[in-house]
Amino acid sequence: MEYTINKLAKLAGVSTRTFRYYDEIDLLKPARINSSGYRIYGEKQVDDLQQILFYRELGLNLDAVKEAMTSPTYDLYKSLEGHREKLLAKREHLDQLITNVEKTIAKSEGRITMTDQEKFEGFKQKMIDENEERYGFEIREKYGDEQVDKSNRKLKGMTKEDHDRVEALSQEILTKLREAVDTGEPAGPLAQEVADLHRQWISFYWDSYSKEAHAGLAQMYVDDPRFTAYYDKNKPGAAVFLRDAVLVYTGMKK
Amino acid sequence: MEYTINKLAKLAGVSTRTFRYYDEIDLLKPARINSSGYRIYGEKQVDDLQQILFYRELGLNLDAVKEAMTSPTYDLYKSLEGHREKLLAKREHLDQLITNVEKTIAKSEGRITMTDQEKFEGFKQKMIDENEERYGFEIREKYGDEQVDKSNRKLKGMTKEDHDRVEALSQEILTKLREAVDTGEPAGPLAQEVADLHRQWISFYWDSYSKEAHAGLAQMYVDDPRFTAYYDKNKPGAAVFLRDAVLVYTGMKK
DNA sequence: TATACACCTTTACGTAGCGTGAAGGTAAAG
DNA sequence: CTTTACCTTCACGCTACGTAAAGGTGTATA
Repeated sequence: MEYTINKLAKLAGVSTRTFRYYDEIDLLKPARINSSGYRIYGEKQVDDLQQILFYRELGLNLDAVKEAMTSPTYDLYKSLEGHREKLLAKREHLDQLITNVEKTIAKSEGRITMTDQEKFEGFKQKMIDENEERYGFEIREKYGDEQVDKSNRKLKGMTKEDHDRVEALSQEILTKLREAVDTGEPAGPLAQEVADLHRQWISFYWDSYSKEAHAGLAQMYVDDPRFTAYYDKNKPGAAVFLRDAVLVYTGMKK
Repeated sequence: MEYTINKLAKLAGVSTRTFRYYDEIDLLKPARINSSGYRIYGEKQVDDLQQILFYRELGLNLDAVKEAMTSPTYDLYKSLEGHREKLLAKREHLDQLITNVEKTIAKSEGRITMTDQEKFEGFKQKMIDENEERYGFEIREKYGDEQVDKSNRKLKGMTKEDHDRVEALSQEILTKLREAVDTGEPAGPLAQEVADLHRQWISFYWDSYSKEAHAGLAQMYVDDPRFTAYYDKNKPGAAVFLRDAVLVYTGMKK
């Protein structure tokens, strides 16, 4: 497939000026120039552009991109694997930022307090990137432990009363879910009540609630067939229904 | 708490030049200037800086940030809610990009083909942002359906053989997990074998495997006490052990 | 008390990655 | 034959700082 500058620009979501600039700095040359002096791009250029955009998304300057792609040791596969890793790291930063903003909302409502350090969690991307080679191991070690601690903390501190309350919630969820499935409306009041009960229930086990994690757990109910079976045994279609109700409840859908 | 320029810079992960520039353009003025002409920042400035960084992260230019924050209708709470929404949208874009790079890897291995359109999925942030108000509803509607389809697709297409294979895998996981827990080493060969079996098992239900989702599911086994119970009934501590083994297997830990 | 050293200041020039005209040639449709 | 939608090069402008240069300040130590 061949593209004129505008067609490719629209396909890739960049400006035509960008292509002229990339041509100028010898980053991405057109496949050929037609008789009227128009730039014509081909399949190779499409793939190269995709690579460039990946690199750019990850914050490399164009000189570095050029160097990476023209290097004699350039390996497309390894490059793509690198992109994947970096993108995943970026998502972790984003998740931190989301946690940060949610904490800040809670703080603005007077529900919690935040240290000045906490206020900037997730913003220090550069410093993390720079120190990643030096301290990467320790950071991950620490992060990993933190996760482990977080998961186990709540369970240990539960009183008998808490335990009873949790049991009651479980039962209530199951019975109300049966009814709710029959309404067929995950966005309906009964389904939303179930979703809220479910939130209360997991709040006993998580030390910090987030809508994303809640939605994620609900999705897992559908992704793991044993869990689907657990809910569907109670009522066919209940797992998917609960997932949808939670998605609505957390604002992740519709 | 009061900060000199360098202290705050280190706390927030930005340069001192940035503060001088923000002072210059009247975006963020220090609380006061001390007798030696030093810039001194206070609590209010810390909070304002956090807001500025949120806006900046979301791609606004500093003029727009200034306008937003000095507007007479400025509402911190609404602003924060807006940040949250935008950050979540950003994460969706990132997820698309991750899907894209994973597809591209598959393509580079000759396992699939990609249309030129698919090659740029996730890059078109601007266009999406611009059209978000107009087409937001339809996009989310479509996205939601896609998710639903994705979760159900595989289950329907399973043959008898597949079903038997899945059952066998389940059993193998449980028995090998019992043994593995006794070794006490989530990074050991037996535990890693279990993690790999678990990957095979979920691959029957997911139409695209990702390490993150795998790790996420394992984490959910610990987060949801009923699931913890399911594995721990087989062998105490099995859920946490499996989670740790999968974290190592997926490279998310250590 | 000197001096080293880590801070802070202002002034000023540099730059990456385009955006945005201006001035003009070309292709395809009506 | 004209309109409209493309395409070209040339060139200046802009944002958000980075990076010296030249010099004042605070304080711990020789």
